[in-house]
Amino acid sequence: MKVTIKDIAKIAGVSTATISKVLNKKDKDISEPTRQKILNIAKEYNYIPNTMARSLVTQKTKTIGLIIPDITNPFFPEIARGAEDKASEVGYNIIFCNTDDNLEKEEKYINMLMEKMVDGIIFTQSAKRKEELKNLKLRSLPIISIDRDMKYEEIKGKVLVDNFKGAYDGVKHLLERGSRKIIFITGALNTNTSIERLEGYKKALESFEIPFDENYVLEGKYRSEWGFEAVQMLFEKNVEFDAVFCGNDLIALSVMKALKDAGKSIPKDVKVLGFDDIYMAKLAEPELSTVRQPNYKMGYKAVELLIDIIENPSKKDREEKIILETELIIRKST
Amino acid sequence: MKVTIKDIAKIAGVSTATISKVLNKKDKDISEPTRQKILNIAKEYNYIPNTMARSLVTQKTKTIGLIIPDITNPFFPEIARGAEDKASEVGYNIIFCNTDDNLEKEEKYINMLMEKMVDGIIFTQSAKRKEELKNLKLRSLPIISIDRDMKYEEIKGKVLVDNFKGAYDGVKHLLERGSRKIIFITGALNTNTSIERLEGYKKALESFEIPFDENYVLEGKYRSEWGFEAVQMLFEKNVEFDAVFCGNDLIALSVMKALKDAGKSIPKDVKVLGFDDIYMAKLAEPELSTVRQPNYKMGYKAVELLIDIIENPSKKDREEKIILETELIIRKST
DNA sequence: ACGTTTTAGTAAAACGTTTACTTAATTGGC
DNA sequence: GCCAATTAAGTAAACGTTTTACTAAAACGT
Repeated sequence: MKVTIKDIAKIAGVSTATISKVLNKKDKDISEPTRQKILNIAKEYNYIPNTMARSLVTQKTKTIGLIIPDITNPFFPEIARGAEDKASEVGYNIIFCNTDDNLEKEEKYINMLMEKMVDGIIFTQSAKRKEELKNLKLRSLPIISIDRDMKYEEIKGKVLVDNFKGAYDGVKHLLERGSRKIIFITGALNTNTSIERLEGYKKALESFEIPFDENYVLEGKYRSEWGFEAVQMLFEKNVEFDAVFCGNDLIALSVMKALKDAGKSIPKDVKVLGFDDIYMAKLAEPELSTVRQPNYKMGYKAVELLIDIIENPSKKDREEKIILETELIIRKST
Repeated sequence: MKVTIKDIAKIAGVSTATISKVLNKKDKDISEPTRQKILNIAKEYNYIPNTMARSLVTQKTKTIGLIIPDITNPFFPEIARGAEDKASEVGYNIIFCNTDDNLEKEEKYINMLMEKMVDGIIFTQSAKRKEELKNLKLRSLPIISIDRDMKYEEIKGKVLVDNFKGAYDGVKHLLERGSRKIIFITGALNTNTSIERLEGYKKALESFEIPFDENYVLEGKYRSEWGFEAVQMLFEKNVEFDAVFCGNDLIALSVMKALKDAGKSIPKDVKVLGFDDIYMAKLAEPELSTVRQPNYKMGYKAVELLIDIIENPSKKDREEKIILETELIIRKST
């Protein structure tokens, strides 16, 4: 038995316009008695506004889309949580979508979200995408890119992490602890993110006047299997090394396991440094030192920026590119 | 430049009704030429239907709410992913909400979701809730409870895990490997979930004619700190034991760490068995044996059931309580 | 008492669809 | 040729709000 604004109007003996004004606090020209009466009736009859109807006229849904590759990847839950927290703080909801880095799914979801008339989208785009998104000009929707840099014109804002500095700080820390032969086991070098980390690694070596050796860089995938394989390769090729800087914690965790299986002591024989600071990092044995990415904050800030754009579209002096700092977390593995 | 059904109608020289019929494939009484014409125009002008308008009349949003305590808890991403996969398979979207097991947030979100007119809700309710949800009768919404059992009348379906059998199988496995003094380190015993696991533990002992000793059951929280503390307590009290069955993997991981720190060899001196099979389990040292919960499947099945209820509300012979089996994963810690 | 402001509210259009009901045109049977 | 049946499409109400332009009544100043 749903009760509408019309029912309330009939009961209160006023027009629907009056109800609407009171309920939306646009009550400058409503007398206090009627205001109270309406409020009471609304409460008594458990009135729940119908957002569909409202959105149809206001053209705002107070809903935003969150498109990520995979919530199951431990990198993303914190982002999602930060995003949801900020959204619900200001009365927005989040529709979440997993693309598996698949371009077709990305476009399918963007279309779905457009049909649902979301007010904006937070988007971690696949590294595979080489061209602009199609269909995006149809309804102009603010899109914030997160984590991965994108250069397309549809993007209204970006929230990124200073990967260069993060990697630089991390590798510098290894150097300061005495390591000199530092392997870099990275995921695919097809994103700005990864490339910046590589640059940070190089820069740190440079600052210690250690020549860069490209045999020390192993490129694979951002998955734990790659950590095992990479260590395997190092042993097979008899590469000497005293530290490993990993592209992410998933790799680092399996690298540690592989090293321990091979009888190496961490950090005595080899130091291991990760990137991300996923929750398992502190449960590892030894606890993993890592470069923490401010994921929660990234999600939070992205939604903050997006909603600012949605609600103040004409504002001019906005920071459209937010770069967050990483934090070096020193535990027991370095 | 958004184009509506009216625009298409004008261009095609037919009524909006015709457009609607064609676009929704209710085209039994539409001639093939007009059908084609409309389809072409719609494509050419990049027509995107407005779901708000549609939902307003159909009273369906093709959106469902997912209410969980915290996506950051490693237990939930798989559920969320399973839910989202099934939903998008059949053209639904998911709005996700984190309650932190907070009763007020739960009700706030339920109201939000009602305003958004979601078609149904998947809900992992706080263990703290002792009374029915308020406000729920206003709009009658199908709700599926997941993971935790609930007995309230609003609940239209349940997807649960057979915790009793899971625990029973796990403990039986420990017994078969020769353990006789098996500690049970559990989280709070305030949910059916936990209680059933305790029952499974007891039953397994019974089947081996081992008397139940309540000093062997340590109740705390489902967090890793509790694992350390519990092991600490065991040592302080000089309790003899040869195996530990843990309420979840988070506890198991820290238990292993504490035992190793104390010089115990796993599984030789003490066997350790977890529950859940989180990602980290197979990266632990030694790899953790555990009772896997089918989380992805749980999310998937819950949405499947919910959508069935939404789309066939009068169907009678429906399985309203789905109980999924756990799977014993034997690795190196037992 | 009269015109002017202010106050408190209303009427109705608009948002973009879907759908039950009609209607007009065509076909076919005899 | 006429009526019934079929085919193809149109009409208009409905969904539940918000919002703009408008008005009636009250208050005010002189």
